[in-house]
Amino acid sequence: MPFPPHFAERLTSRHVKRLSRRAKYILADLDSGETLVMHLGMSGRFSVHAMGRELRLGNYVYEPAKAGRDKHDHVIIRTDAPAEIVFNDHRRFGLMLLVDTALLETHPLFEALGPEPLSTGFTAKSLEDSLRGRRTPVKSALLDQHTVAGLGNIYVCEALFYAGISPKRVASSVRAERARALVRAIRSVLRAAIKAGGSSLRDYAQANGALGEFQHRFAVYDREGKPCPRSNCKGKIKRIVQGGRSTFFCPGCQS
DNA sequence: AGGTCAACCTGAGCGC
DNA sequence: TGCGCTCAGGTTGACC
Repeated sequence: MPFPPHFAERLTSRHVKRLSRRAKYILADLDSGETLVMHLGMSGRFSVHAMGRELRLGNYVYEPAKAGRDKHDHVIIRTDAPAEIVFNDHRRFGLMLLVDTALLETHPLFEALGPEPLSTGFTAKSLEDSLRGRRTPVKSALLDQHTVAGLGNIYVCEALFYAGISPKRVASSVRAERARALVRAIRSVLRAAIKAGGSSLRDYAQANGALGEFQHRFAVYDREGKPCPRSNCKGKIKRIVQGGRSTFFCPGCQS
């Protein structure tokens, strides 16, 4: 991961005015007029460690870091909490950028992003509009951040299952009732996953080290050969590859 | 123009 | 024990 020029200097003594998120990017609005843009990629994680004894912030307790550094600790930010925020990313697909806050909306990473799935801007109509004329499979279209922002491979597979839509279906054929079902399914899968603290497969953990729980509730993801969770369906979960990514679905009840 | 695929990295897990 | 292969929560850019 290449870092911005003079990265440390541009962060030193800066205050974070606001922490937010757009699509899969974490945004720290700094008092310097720049925004620190962060992406975890596949394997990135942030962890917060107390500098002295344990640190309590709200409902969270942060333990001091263990002695020694992991070789994939790429960025260590010392705050006056006092705490260390460590960015660890063994595959180095993650990203950190500093962008002029006034130009953030028009930055190439953000200007063409689709709507936030939990916002009022994401509707059956907007989804139908953005899928119109697209000949790619609906699975690939949903992974495309320009269709809807923030969905990854797990949640696309899960949402298509709950909507009863085959991942192989041509995107443009998702209209009317199917588009409504898909919007509902995307929203409910994301809400459930957030409530469960996310999905911990290999790398993902929350900043205090806690693991997510949603991986125990996957209906189809990573369940190849297992029975379909729908009680009235006798199908078995199948794995196929689309656009180079694994897709899991039930051929019996997704069409 | 739009779709597909390799590339970017490291590590874990598997079969032999 | 070790080698070689496949796979992994993502995104971009080159190529048809």
